[in-house]
Amino acid sequence: MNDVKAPARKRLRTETVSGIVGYRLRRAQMHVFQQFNLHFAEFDLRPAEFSVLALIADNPGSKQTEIAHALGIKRANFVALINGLDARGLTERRLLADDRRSHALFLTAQGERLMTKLSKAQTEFEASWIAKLGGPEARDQLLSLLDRLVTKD
Amino acid sequence: MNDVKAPARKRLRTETVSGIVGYRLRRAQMHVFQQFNLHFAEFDLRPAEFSVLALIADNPGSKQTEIAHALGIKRANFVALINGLDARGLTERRLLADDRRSHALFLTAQGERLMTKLSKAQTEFEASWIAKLGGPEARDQLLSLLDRLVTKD
DNA sequence: CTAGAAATGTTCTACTATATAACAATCTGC
DNA sequence: GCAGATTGTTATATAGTAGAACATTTCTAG
Repeated sequence: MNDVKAPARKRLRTETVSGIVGYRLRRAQMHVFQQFNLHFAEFDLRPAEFSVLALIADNPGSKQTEIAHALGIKRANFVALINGLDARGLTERRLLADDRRSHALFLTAQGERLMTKLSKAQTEFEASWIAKLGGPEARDQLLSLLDRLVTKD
Repeated sequence: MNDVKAPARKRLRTETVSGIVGYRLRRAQMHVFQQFNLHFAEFDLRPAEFSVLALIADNPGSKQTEIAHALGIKRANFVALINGLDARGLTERRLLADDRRSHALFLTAQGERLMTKLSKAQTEFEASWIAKLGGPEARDQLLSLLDRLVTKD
């Protein structure tokens, strides 16, 4: 009756990899991103695109290099990303008078409207993880531990 | 005297992305993997390759599909991975008498020797993260929280 | 026992993400 | 004014992931 689809595989010993912080981080991150893509399917938006929109919303007028740097993205790779958002009418580049090299980034009116919906969806999405973790304190605890991994020395 | 190399960028507001579990996981995982590549540079080994060797060491004779599945890798993508390890003389595929479709995976003698060194390096590497996290309890706490993210309901 | 279904390893293809190098235009400091 | 740095950009290379399809082999239901 059961195992109609499951290949009924042998259970492997995973004690070595399971004890590795990097491995566990990787698996968790992959899973959360997959769920993100499911949850945000209607918006056709990748995690990186969401983060760009959120960062521009919080910092209108920032330069491409600034946004890319804050997200840990090489500015060369950021170009295609912002081009895509521009082409969808969500963001726009304005030329600065005082520095004609750089582009100031802004959300368009459409981008602002989308961001409103995205924030709502994101709050729901985040709530599902908080529930899984066991409450807001557990979430804060996780973020705090993750922060220690990234902070230098 | 300072800021000889740093571009002295404006500090951006990151409150939105910073509150997102997936974003923080991603950043932490990227950082840990980068450090892994530095720490294991002498072995010319990527994280995925390490995990394959470790899983074969813990489960000699497993089939490709089993290892791939345990690691969350599609079996199609596992082929190039195991080919590389085979070509380096670290692993070998043996044909099974009772199922001529599947290949049983083993470490070679050379693979075993390398694994001994890798285990040592991994223990050091892991110790550095435990130190950053604030001790073994903090590490266990992190792994436990990560586990809750991945476990279904 | 045999025909259809499933599993296994494999190849191919496509897409995303990342990294580095190079370049033109522009700005800054001396 | 000039050397050097910054900005955005293009091009290129490399991983990692995903899906479809295929031949071979095994399993299973009737």
